[in-house]
Amino acid sequence: MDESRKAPINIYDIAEMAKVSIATVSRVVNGSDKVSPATRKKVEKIIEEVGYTPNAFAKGLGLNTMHTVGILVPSVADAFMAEAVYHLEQELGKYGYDCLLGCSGFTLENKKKQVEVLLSKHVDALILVGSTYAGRSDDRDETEYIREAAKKVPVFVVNGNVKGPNVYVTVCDDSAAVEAVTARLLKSGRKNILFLTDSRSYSANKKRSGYEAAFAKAGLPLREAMEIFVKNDIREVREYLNRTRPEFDAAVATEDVIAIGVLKYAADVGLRVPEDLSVIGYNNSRTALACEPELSSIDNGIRQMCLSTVERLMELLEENRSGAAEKKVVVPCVLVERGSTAF
Amino acid sequence: MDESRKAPINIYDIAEMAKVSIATVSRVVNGSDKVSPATRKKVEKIIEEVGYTPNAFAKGLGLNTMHTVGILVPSVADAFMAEAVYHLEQELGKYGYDCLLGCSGFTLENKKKQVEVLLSKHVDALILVGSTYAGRSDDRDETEYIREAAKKVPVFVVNGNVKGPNVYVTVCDDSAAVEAVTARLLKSGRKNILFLTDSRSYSANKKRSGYEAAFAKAGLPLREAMEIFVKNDIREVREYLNRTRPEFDAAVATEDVIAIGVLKYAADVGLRVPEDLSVIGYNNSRTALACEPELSSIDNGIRQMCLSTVERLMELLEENRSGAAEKKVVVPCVLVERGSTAF
DNA sequence: TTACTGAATGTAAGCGCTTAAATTTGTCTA
DNA sequence: TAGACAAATTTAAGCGCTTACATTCAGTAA
Repeated sequence: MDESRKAPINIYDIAEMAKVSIATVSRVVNGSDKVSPATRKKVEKIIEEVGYTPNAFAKGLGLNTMHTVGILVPSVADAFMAEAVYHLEQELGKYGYDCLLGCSGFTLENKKKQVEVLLSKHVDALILVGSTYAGRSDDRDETEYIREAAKKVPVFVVNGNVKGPNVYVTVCDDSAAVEAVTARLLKSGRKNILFLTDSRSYSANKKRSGYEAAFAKAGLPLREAMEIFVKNDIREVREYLNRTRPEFDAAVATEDVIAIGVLKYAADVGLRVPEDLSVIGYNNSRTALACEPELSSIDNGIRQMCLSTVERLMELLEENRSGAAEKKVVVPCVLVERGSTAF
Repeated sequence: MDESRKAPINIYDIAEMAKVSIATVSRVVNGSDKVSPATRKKVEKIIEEVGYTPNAFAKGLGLNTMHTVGILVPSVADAFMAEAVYHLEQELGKYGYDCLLGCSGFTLENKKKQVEVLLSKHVDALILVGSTYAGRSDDRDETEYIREAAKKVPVFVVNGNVKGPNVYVTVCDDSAAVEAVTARLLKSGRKNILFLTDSRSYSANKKRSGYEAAFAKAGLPLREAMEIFVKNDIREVREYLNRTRPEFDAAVATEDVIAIGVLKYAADVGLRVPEDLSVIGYNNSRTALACEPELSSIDNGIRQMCLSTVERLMELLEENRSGAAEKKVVVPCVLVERGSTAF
């Protein structure tokens, strides 16, 4: 029993021990109904005894699927993406699918490479998380490789924007959420609303467009230098603000961490939150509860995005009728109000 | 070109187009040196043109490896584990290995099941993250299934404690770190040091033993009710303390989030941090920078643990000499001092 | 009894790749 | 120019499984 490591038991071994054919063993393993109860029991007993596990490669070769989907994220160290991976894994597991995880980093080259890697493992589908997988407004189109991958397997993009055959997207209504929030701030008398962001990704652009729309609809002009680019880092934001000292009475950030940087700055210069300054973050991450005061944050519905993604993926894979799943689903974002805002 | 989805090109197709045998194609694909440059170029050109990707199943069947290692964590939604997964993925990628991710949840049953799943995919090795994969002191032995898995592939445990053939562990020196920190607190005059934890895991036990050792070595008695069990949740900790109002002038927590709960409580009751109260967290997560004041936290060297794990794993897999890798590696933990402590 | 069913089981042909062994080709020497 | 040797290439035997098709064998109806 100690040598079992060097004894790869296969279907022939089981067949021999049970004195049946490999076909019968295969049927037992796969739960076919064309096996008599007696035979089934006999075979199952032996499988149990010797601890036989079918070889996944051979199985995959025959069926050309391993019930595995590839998940690609820029980085699981990011809270938002970690949560996405978590939900995706949970959901896929319910359907008996496993996930091959790839962290691509943020460069196009690496993303392409990782897609190749996952495809070469014959995943049944690909899920790309994060808008960095989509095009950026200020760049050339960087989504071609995604369409290329979609020629081989269905590709699902979570919170990103890609169009093409066999490409399915799930996004949240960032724009509407930011617009609503900004409108509320304006209505409550805040006029100098800072918009802080760390990227020009698809998602960030949606957020900004919501921000601008609110001003437009209120008939107010956008103050210059209202949009500030910062790194997604509490300390950097804090330093930046301490250095530049912009005048503002509200801030909408595209990441919780950025918003917390604002909170830190407020403490530095004696601005009271929320009396003098309303601050709103994004993603409703756990960190939003750690700061003082607790951060109001827009929940982008990542869970719901993931659920929808997997659900549609299964429509495709299981029912095997491509075109069955909705190409694009939009889930709503909602503001979770906490201590950092007063409208 | 649009129909390529339904045209699985295989090695025979390439061989035919290039007018060579499949063996030659195989050699080209795998970079064997036994191919003339001319032939290689010719074959590569065709592969490039038609976009051929070898079938991973077939390859796996032949080689019985897919250069994939299974990573099991209770939950990637947890910051600590997400970071572990991140580092593991990065490192494994450098060696050309990919990871199959499984989130097992926290029940023994699920963990067993997930191990089965990963094994059935014929991963080359298994990495279990988190001490919940190890035994608990107050429970029956829950590690048998790990040894069982180790009969099939090498198992690496990160931050957990399992003994057995073919099982390799990487831990951090929690005990020493907590002891050092507690000793410093005692030396600086703090006498009522609370120890807050959310579990009795292997790791939590190590931390507590360090805490107790510091008292012992200082010749001080452990106050009763000094060890408090709470949930790993800011609000719960805060509520708990507000309800019970223990008297203390320092707190050592086994998770940053717990420590932040203490910080919140301190603000509630007007305790000044760090003047009246020193607070120390664990894991040095990003959230430690979000709270006010910033949280001093013990960095458990997760990155280093992951690096060591992968390095040893590769010694085993690549050089194919089992027994070559160190069975147990201990990496040091260091306190990262921030605003929540004054010694 | 015979022919006919249908359920249970077995047979054997792949699936696409790797690789040891066999064969062909090419080069060089005597 | 044959012979010897090395390099390049092909042949063919698996790897472990699925599954269409073939076979066996009760039980049933005529």
